[in-house]
Amino acid sequence: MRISQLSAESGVPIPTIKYYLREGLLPQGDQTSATRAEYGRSHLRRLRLIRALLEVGRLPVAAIRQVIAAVEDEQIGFHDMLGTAHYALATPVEPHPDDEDWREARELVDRMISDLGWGVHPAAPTRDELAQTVVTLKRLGMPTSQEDLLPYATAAHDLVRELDITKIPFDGPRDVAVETLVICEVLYGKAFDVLRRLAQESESTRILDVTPCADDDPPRWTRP
Amino acid sequence: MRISQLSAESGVPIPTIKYYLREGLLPQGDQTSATRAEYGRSHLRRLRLIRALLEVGRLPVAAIRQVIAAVEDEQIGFHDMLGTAHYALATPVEPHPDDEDWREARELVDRMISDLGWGVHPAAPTRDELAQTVVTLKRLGMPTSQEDLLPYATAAHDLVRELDITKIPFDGPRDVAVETLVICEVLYGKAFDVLRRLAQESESTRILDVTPCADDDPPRWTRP
DNA sequence: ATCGCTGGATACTTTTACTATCCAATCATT
DNA sequence: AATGATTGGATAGTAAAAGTATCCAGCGAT
Repeated sequence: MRISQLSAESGVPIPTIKYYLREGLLPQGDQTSATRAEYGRSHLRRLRLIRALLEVGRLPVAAIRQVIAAVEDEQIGFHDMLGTAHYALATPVEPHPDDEDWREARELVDRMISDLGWGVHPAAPTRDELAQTVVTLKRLGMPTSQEDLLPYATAAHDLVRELDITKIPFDGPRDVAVETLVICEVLYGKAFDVLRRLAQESESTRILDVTPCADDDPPRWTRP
Repeated sequence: MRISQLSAESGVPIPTIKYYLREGLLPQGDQTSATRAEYGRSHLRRLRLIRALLEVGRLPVAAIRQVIAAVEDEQIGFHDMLGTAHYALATPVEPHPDDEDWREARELVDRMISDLGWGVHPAAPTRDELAQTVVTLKRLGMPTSQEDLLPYATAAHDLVRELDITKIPFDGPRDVAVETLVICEVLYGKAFDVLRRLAQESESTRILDVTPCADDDPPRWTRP
C-alpha cells in the first residue's frame, strides 16, 4: 500500500500522515526505493488508533508518542510498558508539597489507595492528579473526604475488574495488549463520561418534574 | 477589592483577568470612576470556577462562556439553563447520518436510552457524542453492543442518583445550582476518570503478579 | 504635584496540530 | 525512451486557542 492509498483508506490527508511519520507516531514504511515505501495493514491500524486517541481521547500528540515509544522499546518489560502507557494518559500535574491543602489532599489519596489495598506505584503521577482534583474541589467550596470518594473508587474498581481488564489479552503480543489497554482506558473512559452526563440530564429532568420531550420537539438550544 | 488584589488572591495574572473580562467569563466590577472598579467575593469565586474548568476540566473558554451566559440570562428557565450547561460540556461532534456505521451506533444509543427509561432530550448532542465513541470503538476492532455498554450506564446512573444529584440545590438560587452541577460533572467526572486509571493499574499489577513496590522504590519512568 | 495604579484598547506571543510547497528520484505508461 | 504522476524528505507556513505585553490617559493617595 502506498501513502496515497493509506490516506484514502484512513481518511487522513497525506501531509498529516507525513507529519505523524516525522513525529514518530507512525513507523516508517518498508522502503523499496529512494522514493517509494510500502505501508501495510498495521499502519492503517496504527493510524486509526492515533486518530481515536486524538479526536475521542483528546490526547496530545506528545502523549501518544510516549505510549508508542514504550510499545516499541523491547527493553522495557511488559508491566513497565503498561505503566508507561498508563502514565502517558495522565494529565501532567506538578505537586506543591509546600502547600497545606495539597499535602492534605495527597495524604487523603494515599490513605484511600492503601485502605482499598490497591497495588499502585507509590510514585505514580496519577496520585498527584487525583490530589490536584481534590484540592480544586476544596477551593471551590466542596471539600471532599475519603468517604465521599470511596463510592466512586469502588464503582471504578468494579467496572475495571469485571469489564475492562477482561478485554486485555495479557498473554498475547505486547503491542496488542497495550493497544487494548489504551483503547479501554480512553474510549470506555469517554463512553462512561458521556453516560454520566446522560444520566445526569435524565435525573435532573426527573427531579424538576419536567415533561419529557416528544421525538419531534425542536431543540431548545443551539450551538454558538 | 481592586484588580491587583483579585489577581493576588486568585493567583491569576492581571492581563489574564482582563482577558476573561473581555471574553465575558468574568462580570465587570462595580465601576466607581473612569479608572477604578471594585471587585467582590463573587468575582474571586467565579475566577476559581473558571480556572477549575480550564485546568482540571480542560474545557475551552468558549464552552465556559456558554455556561455563564446561560446562568446570567434570566429569560431562560431553570431546566433549560441546566440543559445549556450540560450541552456546553459536551465535545462538539457532527453527525454523519449517511454513514452506515454511524446510523447503527446512533440507533444503539437511542435504543439503550429508551430501554433504560432515561429522560434525555431526543436532540441532545450527548447522544451523538456517545454514538461517535461507539463508531470509533468499532473501527478499532472492538465492536460494542448495548449489552457491553449497559453495565457502564447502570454504574453511571447509580453514581449520579446516589451522589452527584443529591449535592445540587435545586431549590436554591440558579447560579449556585448550575455552578454545583458543573462542578459535579466536571470535577467528579475527573476524579472518577483518575480513579478508573488507578484501579486499572492496580488490576494489571495483580494479574501480572508483580510484587508491589515499596514506598521508597524509585520510579521506573520519567516524564519527557 | 506627582507617582503609581487602573481600565480600556490593541498588538504580540506561544503552543499545538496540522498544511502547503518544493524538489529530485522513480515508477508506470505510452 | 519519453513523459507525467507519485513519492519521500525537507522546509516553511497556517489556524486556533489562550494567554501576555504594551501603551495611554485618568484618577487618587501621599
